[in-house]
Amino acid sequence: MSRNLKEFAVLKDHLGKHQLKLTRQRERILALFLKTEHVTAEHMYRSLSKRDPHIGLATIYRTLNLFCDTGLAQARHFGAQTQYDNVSHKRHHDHLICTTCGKIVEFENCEIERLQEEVAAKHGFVIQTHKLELYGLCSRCRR
Amino acid sequence: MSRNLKEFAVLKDHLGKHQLKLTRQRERILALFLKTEHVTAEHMYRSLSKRDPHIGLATIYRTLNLFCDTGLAQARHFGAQTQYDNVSHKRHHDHLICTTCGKIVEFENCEIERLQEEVAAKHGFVIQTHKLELYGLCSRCRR
DNA sequence: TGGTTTTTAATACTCAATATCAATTTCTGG
DNA sequence: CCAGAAATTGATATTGAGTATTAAAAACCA
Repeated sequence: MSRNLKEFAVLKDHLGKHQLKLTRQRERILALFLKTEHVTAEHMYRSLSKRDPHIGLATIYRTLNLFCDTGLAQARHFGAQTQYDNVSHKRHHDHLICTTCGKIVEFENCEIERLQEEVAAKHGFVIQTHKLELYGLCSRCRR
Repeated sequence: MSRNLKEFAVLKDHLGKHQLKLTRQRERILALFLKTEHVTAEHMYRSLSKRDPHIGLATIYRTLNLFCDTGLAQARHFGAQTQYDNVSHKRHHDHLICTTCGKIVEFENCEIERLQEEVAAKHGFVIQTHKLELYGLCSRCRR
């Protein structure tokens, strides 16, 4: 808890600037959110319900969306569900995926990320996140 | 229509190999699909309904998913909706996607593709295809 | 052409996410 | 510190994208 002073400050700052109030629920949801890398609202609801049986699912959704506004969270849509990523935990990695055996290799490449920023800037965009997946054959499956 | 013989052949080939049938609906949906770069099922439903008032929305969904199986289409989840991309139209096109308004800008960057090959080679992979999506705010939504 | 199999269209249904709203909590300024 | 205005919550209804169901229609094949 004491380690996340920065994130709480970010939240309070945002609340102050938008005539929003600091509530017990918002504090608890943030505390739990900061312990994870990515969650769904449902998953969070199940966790919080154990300690706080009267917490409302709508509150979770509202609050996670609030975190997105503050920049603490980032929403990603996977199939039917929405994942909320903890931005402070984030160390983005991309994926190499073998189309035959399904093997997945994670990688990072600063040069590619720099070029992405360049492309985005050229079109007037500011990047929040990205997804890069390379599909192909791994050395074993190529034989 | 006559220009898309190749795509119709791909569909027929797939149907033949999977004991599926060539129907008027599948032909019409493919014909319209090939004219677009990306489309949602709802959008397609509205277009097709004008000429064919009895077309079913479920048929659109089923058929677009069928196109994904054949490789003619590629599904992409954005917000609550699913976008179906016309693979034949996008020759190695990547996407910039505005997370607020949904605007999509296509781009190509040879330098990024070259680096992708480099990364793949380093891990013993040979790339067949890739998916690169940059999510962020377009100039209008940033204000 | 007839008979078998697949597909369609209409609609019911699922499920994630949002809207509604009375009751409750937070905060402000006196 | 307290009263009242404003925001928030929780419970639930609602929305909306996408899927399942099924009787009727269309496609295919011998």
